[in-house]
Amino acid sequence: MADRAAQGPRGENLLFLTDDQLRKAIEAMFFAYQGFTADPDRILSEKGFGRAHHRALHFINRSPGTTVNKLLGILGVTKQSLNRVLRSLIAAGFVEVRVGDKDKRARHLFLTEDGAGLEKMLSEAQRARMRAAFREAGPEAVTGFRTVLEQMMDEESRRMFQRLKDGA
Amino acid sequence: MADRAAQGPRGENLLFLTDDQLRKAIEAMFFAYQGFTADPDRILSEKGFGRAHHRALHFINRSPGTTVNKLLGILGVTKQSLNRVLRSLIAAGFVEVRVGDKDKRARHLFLTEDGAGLEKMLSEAQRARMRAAFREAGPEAVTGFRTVLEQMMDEESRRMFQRLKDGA
DNA sequence: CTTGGAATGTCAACAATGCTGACATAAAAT
DNA sequence: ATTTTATGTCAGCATTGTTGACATTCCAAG
Repeated sequence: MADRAAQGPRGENLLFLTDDQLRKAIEAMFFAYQGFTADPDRILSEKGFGRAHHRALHFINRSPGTTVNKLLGILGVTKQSLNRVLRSLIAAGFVEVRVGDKDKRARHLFLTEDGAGLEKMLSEAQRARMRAAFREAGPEAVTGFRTVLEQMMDEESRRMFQRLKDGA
Repeated sequence: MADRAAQGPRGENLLFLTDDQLRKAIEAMFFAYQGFTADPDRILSEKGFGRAHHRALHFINRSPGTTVNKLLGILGVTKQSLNRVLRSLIAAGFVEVRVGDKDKRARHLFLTEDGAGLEKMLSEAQRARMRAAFREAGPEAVTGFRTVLEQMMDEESRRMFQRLKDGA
C-alpha cells in the first residue's frame, strides 16, 4: 500500500494520500463531530429533546416560513421522521405552523419567541466552540477546512449548501 | 450580511468570525458529515448493520486485541450499547473474542477474515471519498482541515486522537 | 484466607430517531 | 369529473443511544 500521490522531490506538492494519512483524517472527522455536537446535545438532553430537534430549529430559524417539504430536502430524512420531531416542537410551543395561503397542503413553519430563544442558546454554544477552534487554527486553516468540507459533500448536498449560502 | 471580523486592510489576517460565517461553517460540517458516512452506511444497510458496527470494526481493525473497555473510551458510548453491536458482529462471524490470559474479565477483540474483508470494503469506500475531496482541495487545504478538526474536539477526544495517531 | 469493593462485561427495558406502509386532503392534470 | 400527484399525518418496526440490575473476576484490607 505504499503510496502518496507525490510527484515533486520536495514537500510543497505532496498530497498526503497514503491510507494511513486518510485513516487519521477519518478518525479526526469522527472525533471532531463528537465535539461539534456535544454542547447542543447537552443542552437539549436536559429539555428532553435530541439532535434532530436542533437541526429543525436551526433551519426554521434561518428560513422562517419554510415548509415541511423543503426541510425534508435539506435534512435528508423522511417526512415521517421529521414530522415526529416537528410535532414535539409544536407541542412544546417552540414552533408555530401556518397553513399555506395559496397551497393549503403546505405547512409553513416559524419559531415562536421561546423557540427562537432555544435556538439561540443552542447555536451560540455551537458557534462558541467553532469560533474557538477557528481562532486557534488561524484564518488559512479555516479556508482549507471549508474547502475540504465542501468537497466531501454529496453532489446534492453541495447544491443545497450553495443555495443556502447565498440568501434563502 | 457584511461580515468578517476584519482588522487589517488586506485579507491576510482576517478571522472570519461573524455569526454568519460561523453559521455557514456549521452547516458545512453538517452536510459534509452526511457525505462522510454516506458510502459506508449504504454498504452496511444492505447487510443489516449500521454505523455503530462500522465504528467498532474500524477500531478493532486498527488495534487488534483491544478490549471492550478500551473501545468504550474511544467510541464514547455506554458499554451496554457497544455490547449489543459486538454481539451481532460476533454472531455474524465478523469478530472473534478471546478471554484475557491474565485478566479473565477482559474480552479481547479481533476481526475474523470475513470481518477484515468487510472492514476493508467500508474503509475503502470512505477513504476514496476523502481522497477525492483532498485531491480537489489541495494539500494546503488538507493541512488546514486537520488543524481545525483537531481544535474542534473535546479535550478528552483530542488526547485519545493523539494517542491513536502515534501507534496503538 | 476471607471478605468487600472495584472493574469488566451481559441482559433487560426504555427513549430518540432513522425507516416503510397506509391513509387523508388538496392541487393539478386529463 | 375523475384520476394522478403532492403534501402531510399516523402507526409500527429497527438501530442505537440510555439506565438499572446482575454475574464474574480481580485486588486489597483485615
